[in-house]
Amino acid sequence: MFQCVFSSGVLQPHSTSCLFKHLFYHSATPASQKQPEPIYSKKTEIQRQTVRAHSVKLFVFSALQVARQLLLQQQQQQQVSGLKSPKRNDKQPALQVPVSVAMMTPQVITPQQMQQILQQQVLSPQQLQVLLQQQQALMLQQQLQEFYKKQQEQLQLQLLQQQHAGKQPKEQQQVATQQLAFQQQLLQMQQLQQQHLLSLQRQGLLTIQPGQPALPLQPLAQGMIPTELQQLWKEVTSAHSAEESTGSNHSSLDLTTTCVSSSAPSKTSLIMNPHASTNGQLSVHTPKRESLSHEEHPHSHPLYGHGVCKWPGCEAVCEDFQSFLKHLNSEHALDDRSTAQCRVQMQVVQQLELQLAKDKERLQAMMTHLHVKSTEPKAAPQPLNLVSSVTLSKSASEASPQSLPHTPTTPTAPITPVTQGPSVITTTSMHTVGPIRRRYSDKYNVPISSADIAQNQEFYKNAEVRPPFTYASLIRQAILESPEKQLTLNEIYNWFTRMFAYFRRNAATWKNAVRHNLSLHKCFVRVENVKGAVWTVDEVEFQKRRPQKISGNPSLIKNMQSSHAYCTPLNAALQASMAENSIPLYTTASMGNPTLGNLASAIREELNGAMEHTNSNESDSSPGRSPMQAVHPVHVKEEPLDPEEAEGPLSLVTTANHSPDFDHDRDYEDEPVNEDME
DNA sequence: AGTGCTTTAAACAAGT
DNA sequence: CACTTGTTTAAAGCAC
Repeated sequence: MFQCVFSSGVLQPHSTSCLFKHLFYHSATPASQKQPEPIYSKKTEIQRQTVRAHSVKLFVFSALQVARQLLLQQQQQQQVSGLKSPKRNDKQPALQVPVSVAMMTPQVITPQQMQQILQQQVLSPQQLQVLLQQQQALMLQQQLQEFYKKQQEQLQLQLLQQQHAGKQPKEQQQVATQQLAFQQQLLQMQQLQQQHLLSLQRQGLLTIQPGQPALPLQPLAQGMIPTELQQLWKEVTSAHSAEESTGSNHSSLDLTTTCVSSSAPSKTSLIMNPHASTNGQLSVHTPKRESLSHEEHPHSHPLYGHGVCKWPGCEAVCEDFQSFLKHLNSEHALDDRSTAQCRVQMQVVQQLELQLAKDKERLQAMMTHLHVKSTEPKAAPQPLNLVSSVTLSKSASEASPQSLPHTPTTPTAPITPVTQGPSVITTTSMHTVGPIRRRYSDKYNVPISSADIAQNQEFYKNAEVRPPFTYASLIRQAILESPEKQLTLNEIYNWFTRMFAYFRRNAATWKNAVRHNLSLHKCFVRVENVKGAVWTVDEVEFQKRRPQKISGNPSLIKNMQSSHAYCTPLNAALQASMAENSIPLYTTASMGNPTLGNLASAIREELNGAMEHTNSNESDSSPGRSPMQAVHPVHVKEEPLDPEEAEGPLSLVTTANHSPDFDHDRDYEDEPVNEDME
């Protein structure tokens, strides 16, 4: 049912990190547009990093856009007096807070370019992390600049109010001086904010998660239609906008902004310039638009509700709106205290913004997960199939137009139900894939962990992206996933096509490669069976292959090894957590959800502890074990992945700790391979 | 530079 | 005869 593109000119470019793959999941180009042999073509590092930087930017941008609504609401609480001022001045340009030009001129590339680079292999997690942080900081600062602009305008309006109150022309100069001082104050606030951001970055708090959590944002930006975005947005923001009368207005507008920005290189310019004429909806963020919205509701004010002033820390009772305005102008005029409170509020907004972005990622990850399941034709027999009740966008399936051709002619169509125990999730079935293709990863020192694959299994199932694993690793994985640790050649074929959309093409090529690998590698042992021959894996031989060099950050090595192919017996949850843990800098653990970091640490400890007991735990309890295991027992030895750096307990070797959860693979093993795609 | 790994291609044989 | 399965050789690219 799947096709492979291993050979000839239709070679699908190799995937880069899973994060980026998911970013462009929905924009996968058809095979006809694939560029010839990009896998081995060496692009300059500069080009790679440049484009990936923008991929990250797009990613971060999506999160920030999602957070905008909350930010706006918080802003409105800070717009104390300016909004109601009957007089608006036109002298604002003179008072503009200068912003860094460098921050506002990010490079721009096309989505095609981004995808092209994405399909190249790879940036090390360290590099990705640096880029992520850089780009996130960039986007955050852009948001901040926009925010400060508004804040500045509002404060200017405050000034004008005061200026208007004391009308003596003689005081004009004094007010001007005051404005200058206030401008300086704004600058100072901006600097404080940026310092805060940098501080957060240094602490690793302003990072985002790789892998699965990161994926969802791309569909948000590219794969969903505006209505879906709106619906999603409403769900997310409904709690926050309950008391916001203008919430729906902002909602739709922000969503529009998101869509525009996600699909056009000009997104940054739009963001940087809220007054941009290219999209009038962006003007929602201008003071004019906001003031209009309030004029439509003359007695609604973000700082006034239920007869109480909602200025932070105030709660003064105001019998009516007029008294509230009076109170506002008297008690919350422009002074040091109000400025400080405003500053604090901005901090709050910042935190909420980040938290929202994070929660948004999580939500999208959940939605993406459920959605992919829903579009997976094979989902029915899978356990824990939650999709039946969840209907989301169809963007995921569109990533692979020729996805998973059904095989109605198959007499043994997927009927076998999951037989043993409650399953985790399908990601478990990929957690021991094996070494990745070094040529794409060693260059950047840190290979893509099998946990990455696990998290992106659905991605590979639907997107025609070549998995970054060798044939040998994949064959081994297929065999080990089988209940009896043995597969016929045809079953191996089916596993390939089932698990990877990439192998829906050029079956002759990759099947030949599979056969070649089976014969070539001593780790694959052919065993005569009653009904023919099956292939098994000799783990000792498999481990004898030249170990993969894992260099770079020593702190990553342990985790990399833990999540690496040689460390099979981890459950899916652990694997998924390891993905985060493998690249700790990616996590947002401390940002409003400290339990994540603790969880990661706990998992790490648990993993290490499990490792230490592995030698005595070699005999797994797989119920589906076959007599073949006696012929080819599972081997456990202490051969490090990397003799130079591997540590004893961590170097445990794959065991046949095969989870019964994998049994659903058997559902399709008798399925004939549909190769009509060739 | 040598070596090993991997991929791809191809030829060939044996069995179905 | 066509197809599948399995083996083997060769070449090329890449990484160590």
